[in-house]
Amino acid sequence: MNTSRWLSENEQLTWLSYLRASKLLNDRLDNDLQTQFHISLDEYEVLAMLSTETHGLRMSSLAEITVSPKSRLTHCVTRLQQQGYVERVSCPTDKRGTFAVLTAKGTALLKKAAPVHVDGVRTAFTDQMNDAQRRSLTKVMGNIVQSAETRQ
Amino acid sequence: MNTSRWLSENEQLTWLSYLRASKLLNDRLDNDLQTQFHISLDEYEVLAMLSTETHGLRMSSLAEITVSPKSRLTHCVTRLQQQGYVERVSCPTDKRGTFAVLTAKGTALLKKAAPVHVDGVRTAFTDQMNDAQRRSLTKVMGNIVQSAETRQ
DNA sequence: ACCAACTAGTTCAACTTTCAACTACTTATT
DNA sequence: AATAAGTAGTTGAAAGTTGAACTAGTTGGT
Repeated sequence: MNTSRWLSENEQLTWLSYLRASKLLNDRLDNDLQTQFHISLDEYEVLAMLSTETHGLRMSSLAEITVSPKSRLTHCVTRLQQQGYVERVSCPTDKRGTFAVLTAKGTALLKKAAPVHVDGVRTAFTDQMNDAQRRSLTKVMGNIVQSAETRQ
Repeated sequence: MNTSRWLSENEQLTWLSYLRASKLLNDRLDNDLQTQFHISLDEYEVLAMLSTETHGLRMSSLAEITVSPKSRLTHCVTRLQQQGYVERVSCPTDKRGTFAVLTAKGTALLKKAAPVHVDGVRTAFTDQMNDAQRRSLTKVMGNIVQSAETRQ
């Protein structure tokens, strides 16, 4: 495993640019939501995922989708629940299971927060590339996801 | 600001792929270092940055380079110092200033950890794109950094 | 030389994350 | 039908992060 192929100067530049960009991007989007709506980007992502599912999502699915360890998701959903944005509904067919479901209040928050968030993604991310670059990025990020998930 | 230009399905796919990839990538690289060397990716980055500077770096420069709020960096350097990887040296020309400097023990750790880390970056990141894609990614990430830093 | 405004870095307390231990339920095996 | 192994989710305590308040030193204007 330790064949230690080093990175070329160009490869290093790519990695460092990516690393810096990803931190700045995350900070910016998190700040936008935090200051305007008092929720974190992670919490927003949970709400956004739930918004497409009428009956909510299982905690385990949410954890998988958002790439969070389950205990983090538990705490996150608990916070959202305490603020009234989400409800827990126990699964009728599997008594171990719990669904997180968006409440009316959660839907209302999302309706306000989504345009701000989308505008942030547009400005800070999508607008920074042309169409060919966007397609290339999609392919590369897909490869990275696949490779990480199959641990090849 | 709320012109609310929505994202197209393709743009959404790009964003979601990026988001997932960045989380998986971070988790993987962090885990590698955590399990094998008991340091986090953030701590590694600090050590790596210090390794290129014989006289160390000012806390404020380190915070800027690693995109951390200053209090996080303070805690991070304190942890590294407690483990003996880093020393604090007060700046002679500006008595407010503090340099963080790599110790011999820190250099030794880095010598062991770097190949593992680089191998992770290679496998999970660099190997997932060809040369044209890499150049495109560098450009795009550069744009994102610039845009975020100028808050245009 | 003085004082206000600024900068560097740390500290503190509240909050978030982590991982292992735990409860409760389900599935497979015999 | 009993039991072992596996899965879903929560809990709890330790560790890490945050931003505001703080200390100490520097700079610029008068």
